[in-house]
Amino acid sequence: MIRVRFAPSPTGYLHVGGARTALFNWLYAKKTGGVFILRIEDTDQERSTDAHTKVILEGLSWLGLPWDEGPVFQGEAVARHHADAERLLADGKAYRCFCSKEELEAQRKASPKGAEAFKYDRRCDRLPLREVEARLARGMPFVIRFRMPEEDISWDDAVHGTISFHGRDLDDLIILRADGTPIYNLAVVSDDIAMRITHVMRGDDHISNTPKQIALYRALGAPVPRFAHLPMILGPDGKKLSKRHGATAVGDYQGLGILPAAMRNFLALLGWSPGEDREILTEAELIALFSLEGIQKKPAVFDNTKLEWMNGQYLSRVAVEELVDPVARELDRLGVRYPSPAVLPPYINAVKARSRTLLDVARQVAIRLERGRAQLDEKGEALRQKLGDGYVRSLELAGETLSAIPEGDWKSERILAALKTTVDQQGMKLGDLLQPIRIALTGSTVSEPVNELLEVVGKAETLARLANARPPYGNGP
RNA sequence: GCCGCCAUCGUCUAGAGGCCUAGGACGCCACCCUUUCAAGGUGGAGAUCGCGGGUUCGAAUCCCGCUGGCGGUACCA
Repeated sequence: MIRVRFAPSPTGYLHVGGARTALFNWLYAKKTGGVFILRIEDTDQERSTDAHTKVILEGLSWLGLPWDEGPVFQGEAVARHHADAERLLADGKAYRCFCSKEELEAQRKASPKGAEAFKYDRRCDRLPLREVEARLARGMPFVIRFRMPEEDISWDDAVHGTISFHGRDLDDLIILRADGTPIYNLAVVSDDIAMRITHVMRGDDHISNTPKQIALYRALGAPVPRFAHLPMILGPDGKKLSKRHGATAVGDYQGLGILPAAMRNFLALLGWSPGEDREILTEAELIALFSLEGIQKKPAVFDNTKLEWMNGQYLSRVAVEELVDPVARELDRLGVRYPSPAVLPPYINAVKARSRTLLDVARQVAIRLERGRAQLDEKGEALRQKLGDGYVRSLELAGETLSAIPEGDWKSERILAALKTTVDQQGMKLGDLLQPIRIALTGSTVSEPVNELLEVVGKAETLARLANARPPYGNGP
């Protein structure tokens, strides 16, 4: 039985890199009929917070990555971490180190090869037993260090192939702090053994931890799991994705109006490819096609534009009903008033195919719902300027034409017919009349067909906006 | 510095010796569709496959070297 885990530390929000790691683990578990476990690595008490844990859990839920076991908190297993360290000590595979942080710092500075190349010289490992006992009796604080084996360590990484390190390059790592709490590398190994994890899928940045952990597995007499090191996700500048690149937390994308399914699809394609030229994949397809072999070695740049394109694809395919609640939430956030969510579907239908995010949808729905004059966007303003007097004339013409339509006949076909008639009489092109109406009503050069727009907005409001859009706002004196 | 990882259009990628005068997608441009805008369709620009050596009849694909980028080098995770 394959058992995988996602093990974030609650020292920050759930970032897209972490989300991608979670997704791959989840996909692999689903694919193989295995178990996906969530473990919160909170051994760094200084930086871990419950608030972060909550955000991570919510992020995974939003993304649609339910875990089969957990969340288990690493902090609750310190007794076992401690016991494992003691066992290593008893087996002579680890030793007590009495060097304080300050002494270590001094040793580092005094290192002939420079602080950068410093490697602990094992001086405490050479302490006579009598001296160790004396220090213990005095209550001198100590950490437990793992004695790193000298031999080379290598493993067959599922994405990189064989990776090997020389044991002699590795330092004797501290596994238990002076206060008795475990250090990451011990805690991870101890937990992965206890949880019977078979496959460890995590970021590339852990490659250099892997030989240390393998040494720990061996010392603890446990089978070594299979490792798969996933490539990093980079910002547009080629540097590791971080806050300064803007939105990087999963919650940010939720706030931007990205659909979970689109996010999941996009993330799946960052560093993995199904091998054919497939892009839009359902959850079932993702699971069916997923494989460790398809994972990329090189890091990937996170492209917001493509994410938005993909979200647009999902938006135009998804049923309106599924959009009502999310759009209602966005409208509430924007402070837009509407009678009830039940009135929303026609508005959403009118704009969803033209939108890239839920926020776009909400904004456009808002324009159709709200009374008054629309704020022109950049393109709308540019067009109005270009049209000059023609803009005002068109709006007047439109106003006259439309006011002649009886309230009961206010249907898109009837509206179009009336508009066409006017255009023919005036010898204009239809676009000359429609585009001004569009920007007067929506402020934008992009909308559903104008006649449909008018039907949705309603006769009274249409006429009001047409009137509102005329001078004194014109560019004349 | 030392250790390790990586290297195909601007970006995401296909490619596991001949199918590659390198394919798809995003973005960009043009055209078509459309009463207008998106969406959609068609086409275009865009990669001397980081560089240099090998191996081979033949290399983006295998080997070596170089360069560049990234990661690690904590009583952080």
